[in-house]
Amino acid sequence: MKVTKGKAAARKDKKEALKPVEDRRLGKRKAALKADKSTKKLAKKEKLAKKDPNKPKRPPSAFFVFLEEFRKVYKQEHPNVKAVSAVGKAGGEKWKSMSEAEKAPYEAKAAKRKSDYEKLMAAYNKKQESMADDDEEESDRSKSEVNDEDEETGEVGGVCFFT
DNA sequence: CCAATGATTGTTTAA
DNA sequence: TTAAACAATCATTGG
Repeated sequence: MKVTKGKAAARKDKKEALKPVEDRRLGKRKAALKADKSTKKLAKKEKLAKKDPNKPKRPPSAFFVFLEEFRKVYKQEHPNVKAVSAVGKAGGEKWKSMSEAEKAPYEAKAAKRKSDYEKLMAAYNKKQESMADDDEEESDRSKSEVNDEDEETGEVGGVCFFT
C-alpha cells in the first residue's frame, strides 16, 4: 500500500494516540438509525432515504465468521446465557487468543464472502442504473399513495393485556 | 407489539 | 490515510 512512500514513514514514530471513539464506541449506529428514521418520517414521500432491499450488506469479517460458529458453541456450553454481549466478549477474548493459523480458515471464508459481495454489488449497481431515471422500478406506484399517513390508528386496543 | 440496545472485532466506505 | 459506521446475534427493556 504505498501511498506516499517515504513521507508516511517519517510519521512512524508518532504514537497513534488519536482514537476518540475507539475505546468504547457506544451505540453509534443507533444515532444513525434514529436520524434516519426521523428523516424518513418527515420526508415521507421524498425519494430521499429510499430503501434498498437489494442492497448487499457488507461482507462479514473473519471475526464474524468465527463468531457464527462460536456463538453456536457458546450456547451449548451456556444455554442460559442472557445477552449477546456475553458471546461477544467471550468470542473476542478467544479470538485474540487464537493464532493466525487458526484464524486462517475463517479469513478464507471471509475472503470468499467478499468475493460474493463484489458480485452482489455489481448486480446492485446495475439495477440502480436501470431505475436511476424515475422513482423506484418497483412499478408499485399506487402503494406509495396508500401509505401516506396511517399512523392515526389510535392505540392498538387489547394489546396490553398483561398489566 | 415494535424498535432499540448492548458487546465483540474486522471490513467497507467516504472525505 | 484516517476516522467512523456498520456487519450478526438475541434476550431484555421501554414506550
